[in-house]
Amino acid sequence: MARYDPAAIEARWQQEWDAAEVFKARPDPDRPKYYVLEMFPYPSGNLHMGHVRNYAMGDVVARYKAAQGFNVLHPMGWDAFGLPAENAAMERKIHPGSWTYDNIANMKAQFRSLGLSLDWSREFATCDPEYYGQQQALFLDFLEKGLVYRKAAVVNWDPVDMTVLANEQVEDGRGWRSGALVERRELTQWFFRISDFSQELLEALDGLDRWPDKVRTMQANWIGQSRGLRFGFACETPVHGVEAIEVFTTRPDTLMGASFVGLSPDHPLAKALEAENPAIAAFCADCRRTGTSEEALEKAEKRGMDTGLRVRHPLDPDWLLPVWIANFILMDYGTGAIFACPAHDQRDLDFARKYDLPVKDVFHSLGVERKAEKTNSPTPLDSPELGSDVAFVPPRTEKVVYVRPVAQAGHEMTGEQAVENTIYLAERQGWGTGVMQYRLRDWGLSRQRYWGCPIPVVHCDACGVVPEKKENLPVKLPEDVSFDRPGNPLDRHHAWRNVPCPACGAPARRETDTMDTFVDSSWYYARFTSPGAATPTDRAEADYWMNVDQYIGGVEHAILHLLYSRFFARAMAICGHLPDSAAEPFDALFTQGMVTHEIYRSVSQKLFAENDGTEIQIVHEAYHLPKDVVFCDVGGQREAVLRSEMVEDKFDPDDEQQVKDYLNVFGRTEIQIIPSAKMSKSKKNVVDPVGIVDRFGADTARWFMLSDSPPERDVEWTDAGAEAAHKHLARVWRMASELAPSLPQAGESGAEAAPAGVSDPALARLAARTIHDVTQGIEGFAFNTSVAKLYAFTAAIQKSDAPATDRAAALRILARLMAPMTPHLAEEVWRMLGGTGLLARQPWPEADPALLVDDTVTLPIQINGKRRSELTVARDLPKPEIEAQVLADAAVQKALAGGAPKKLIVVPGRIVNVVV
RNA sequence: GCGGGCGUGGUGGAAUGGUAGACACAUGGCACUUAAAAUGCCUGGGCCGAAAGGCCGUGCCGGUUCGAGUCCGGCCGCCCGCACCA
Repeated sequence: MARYDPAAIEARWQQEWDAAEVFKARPDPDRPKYYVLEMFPYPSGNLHMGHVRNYAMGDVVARYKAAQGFNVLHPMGWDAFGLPAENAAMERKIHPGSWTYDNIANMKAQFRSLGLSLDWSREFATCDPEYYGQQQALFLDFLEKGLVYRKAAVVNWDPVDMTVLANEQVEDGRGWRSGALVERRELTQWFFRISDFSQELLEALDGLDRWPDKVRTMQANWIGQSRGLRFGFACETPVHGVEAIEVFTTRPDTLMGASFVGLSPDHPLAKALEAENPAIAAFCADCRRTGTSEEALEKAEKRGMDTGLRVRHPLDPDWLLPVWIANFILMDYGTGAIFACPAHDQRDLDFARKYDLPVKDVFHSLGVERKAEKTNSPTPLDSPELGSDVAFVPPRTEKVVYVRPVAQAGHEMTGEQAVENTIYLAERQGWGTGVMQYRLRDWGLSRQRYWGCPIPVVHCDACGVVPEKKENLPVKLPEDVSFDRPGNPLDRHHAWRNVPCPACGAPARRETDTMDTFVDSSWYYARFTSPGAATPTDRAEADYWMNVDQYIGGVEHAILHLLYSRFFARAMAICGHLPDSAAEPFDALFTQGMVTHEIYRSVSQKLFAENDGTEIQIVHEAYHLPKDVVFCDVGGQREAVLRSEMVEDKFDPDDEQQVKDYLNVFGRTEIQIIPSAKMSKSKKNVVDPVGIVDRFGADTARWFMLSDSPPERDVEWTDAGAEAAHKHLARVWRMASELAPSLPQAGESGAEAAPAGVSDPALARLAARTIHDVTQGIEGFAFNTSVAKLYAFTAAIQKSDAPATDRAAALRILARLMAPMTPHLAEEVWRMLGGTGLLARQPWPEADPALLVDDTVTLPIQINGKRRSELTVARDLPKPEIEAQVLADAAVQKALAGGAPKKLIVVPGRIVNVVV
């Protein structure tokens, strides 16, 4: 008897699809287009399960939309620039380019085995000169439109390796290779003017109604619009020509509770003071030893130093406030200077307590104020001013009593109102301006690295910064570089670096910085519409294919990648490379969860006595590959044993009984099973898709990745689950192959064999219901529920005693519904059961609406909210008649005990609740 | 630290504010088989009960509602992001 043989089936159908060019996308004005895009992968060398899940989901959408008659564009490429290639080059002495292209070849072969409906003719890698050359053209266009500029910015500097470090290369303030303390260093770098678009990027989020709310919220918070007041604290005596310190505050209403003025260590005034005061210089230098990441700054211990300067309160010239430099004040936000009101800001309060600075309440809560009146106490007992270490920070919409207001005393109002009043007052009195401030900073794109897109400008002593001529693009990366010395190889490659100035022809130097890899991924979706164009895009193609109708990827890209792409689409539209209608490039977004796997960890602790007699403890953690472990149930508890240990003790790990015996003899093992952990090589819990495809076939891997867990949530890879998926697919195949011989052969009784519908009433109803539910599941990105319905349908077909032709018709519907998920098996079943042509070209089945409605409904009857009985009635029975029947129900009668119900709630078609 | 999300049986999960646990895994039982594999069928939250049935139950505490896994407030735990990882 033949068996389900995925290896043969999958290879055959992949060839047929290729030969027929089923997935090649061509513009067709007569058909609606649909552009499905999954975030392209970094070519690390191997596909992992996260990829399989991501691309399986995209493939469901692509194949489903194609079946619905859309002209589908479903491309794939490689996000191929970046640090790992340079790390590999350093470690293995190979060129980043050859490492990358080898990885791409490897991964592409793995991709192809999955049978995804991709148009490979559009493939490109961002490290292809054809791609990054067009990116350089974009850069020059942006430069011309004023969307790029240069300014100084800080980087992490490793003083030993003499190189700039990425944030991830900084561990606890030290360089990951050298271990040296990292310093902050200022360099002149290129920036995109994304902050000019802050308001627009924020407002346009409202229109992205097919994006997850969480992503829109995260982006809105990231852009961080806040209304506040900008004003100056006049210096008691001007220092270094500075007459006043400009601050920005979102809480001007707390001005009368001001305690001190704080400066960022990177503030110009702080720098000026540094030059003359060694103590300040030492303090600032110390602050600069933290990494540049916001996280590092926020987590660092809050520290400050009094500069000795004094400034005047804007509303009371006699009130002098001290000026401090504090490490938690960011130069990038607002003016790099703040005033602190400790009573109503926890961080300020902590700081004030630490350095013994004054704390004055500005407002109290209504309740506390009233309680204070009652107890005859002048101020509430538990306020920061009276010593509490908890700042009073009510929601801005809550009414409070102002005890130190900027304008009138004792007013009850919300923080919001008070802020607006203060801004109004400040503007009228001329000491401050109300402004809209954004947290979003300009996007620094310069990277001091080799493996990235060269920034196409030349530095000339006479002409300054000169853009490279477009006809000279691409500015290609030189091939002959080495990574045996620290620093950027482009810097020391004189032949590449020394070029004539494009403007005057005098000897000049190329820019040696390359672009952030986020630039590469900010417009690849546009390039896919015309990957061979001699300009960044071909407008006719872009106009036809844009926007991306469905974008799919991980939540980890919720902010940066997606925000940068939104900026790029706008910038490209300004330069004419995209239509204005593509300013929001992704109509719908879906963020899928991770694939996780158990970790098997053993921890051994050993005590050693050193020579001098002191004992030290060594804790040794080891992780074990799934294949090195066997499992056994011990009293309902799943236990893991190392195979090697069993073998050592002369037990056979492949014999279930011996595993039990072993556990009985040796008791519990040291191996901990940690579930649902993110896959990582160091934890040895990575499942290799190649092995799974070899063992079970691509359809099984795809089916399992789509079943069980909701797509937006993490899914745990388990062998048992994969085996179950495989068993199910084998069952479908077996049902089809057993049924096939009993069907009239094509040509025998006409070509009628295939199209015949399901005539068995029960099976026909279920088929219609399944079509409806599976379609709903796919539309709503609930593939796991679609899969559940398909399981149920399969079981029903198997149990059905309807004639073979009916069951075959039902199976053909099953195949069509499974086609987006398990395309190879679906084609095979379709062909076995007399389907004509490629299933990949068949339209999506439609449910007969008449079969979807039932004549009767069963209503659960609740008594006081608990289900006690049920009632089956005609679907459209009027409410009064339902009520009558409910009251006649035995359980209801019993509960009422002769009385009348307090309330009777009838939700037609849903439920009945009797309140007694 | 800040921002966002998630939390339901032994496990993954299902459930427009309306019968909590669909579907699947694991477990246990049965059938087929010389045996095994494969396959099929049944069971499947906890407690009490012979059963009928009852009580409890969606991380914890409280609230809104005829009715809360779902909505609101407060906690706890885990995950993601924090601008030079991609």
